[in-house]
Amino acid sequence: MFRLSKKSDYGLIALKHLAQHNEESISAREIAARYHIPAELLAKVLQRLVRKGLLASQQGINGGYILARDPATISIVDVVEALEGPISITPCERGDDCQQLQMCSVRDPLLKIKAKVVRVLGDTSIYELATN
Amino acid sequence: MFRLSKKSDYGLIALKHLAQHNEESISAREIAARYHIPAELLAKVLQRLVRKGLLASQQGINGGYILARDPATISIVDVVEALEGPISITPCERGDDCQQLQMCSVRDPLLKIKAKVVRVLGDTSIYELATN
DNA sequence: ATAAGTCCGACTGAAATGGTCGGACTTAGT
DNA sequence: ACTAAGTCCGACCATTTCAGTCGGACTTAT
Repeated sequence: MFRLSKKSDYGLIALKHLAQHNEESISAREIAARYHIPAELLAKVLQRLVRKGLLASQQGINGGYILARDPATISIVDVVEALEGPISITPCERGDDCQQLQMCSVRDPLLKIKAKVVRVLGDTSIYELATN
Repeated sequence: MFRLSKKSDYGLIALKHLAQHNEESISAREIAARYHIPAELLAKVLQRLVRKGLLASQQGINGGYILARDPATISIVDVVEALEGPISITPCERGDDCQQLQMCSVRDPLLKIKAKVVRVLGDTSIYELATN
């Protein structure tokens, strides 16, 4: 519950590492070895971050990944949403019509709470992760 | 991601309903019908809340559930933790030794964020849910 | 031109969740 | 005191989601 998936975990680790070694291209294999992460899985995570515009990839023999934006402008929410889709507190939010909507008596309060949580996650950037 | 399970959702709905109809015993079946929730599933949720001391159950022909504590003293965190165990942001927290601990470069920052999230969830009580 | 090394998308296995079923208990009425 | 209705309660099964794996396509330095 409320546990972020390993995909997000791995993504944050990689982004932090890239932020600390900025301006140089680092391969997925290298990061994976450094943190004992399955290489192919990390590659899949990173390629998804590329598609979402957070990373840039360089193919070829000395290729790798590099940050596409200033780490100070990348928040944890950005990473999580890129890897797992929009974050939703309530099950109802996902297009399901909520099984007769079950009167949704708790929907509105939970949406407010979600907003607060998102704000908390948005307050921390990759830059802060890398320097603190 | 960050989605609370239906168990928690149902639990919150039921507690809110019980808080709004305080001092009277209400059966799981009745609440389930009111909000279109599978009756047996809701019963399982409620019985778990009983075991955790949030509700009191009354068996017999006119039995049902009733709040065991002042709704103002029950926060959303209490409900969620009662139904899904301690909330953990990082996968590492759960006793697993984190696969060589993967240097856990993001562990500490995430723990701080978790604390903030818990505070947000703890700020809202069932009483507020029922009155607002 | 070749080959090493990388990124990339699709497939498989495992865990957690949602949901269901039958049993045990308690209580009101006769 | 007995009966029967109605409730709580714990164990079981199906489904979805997630973690992880494998093979292919591309790019680049030699």
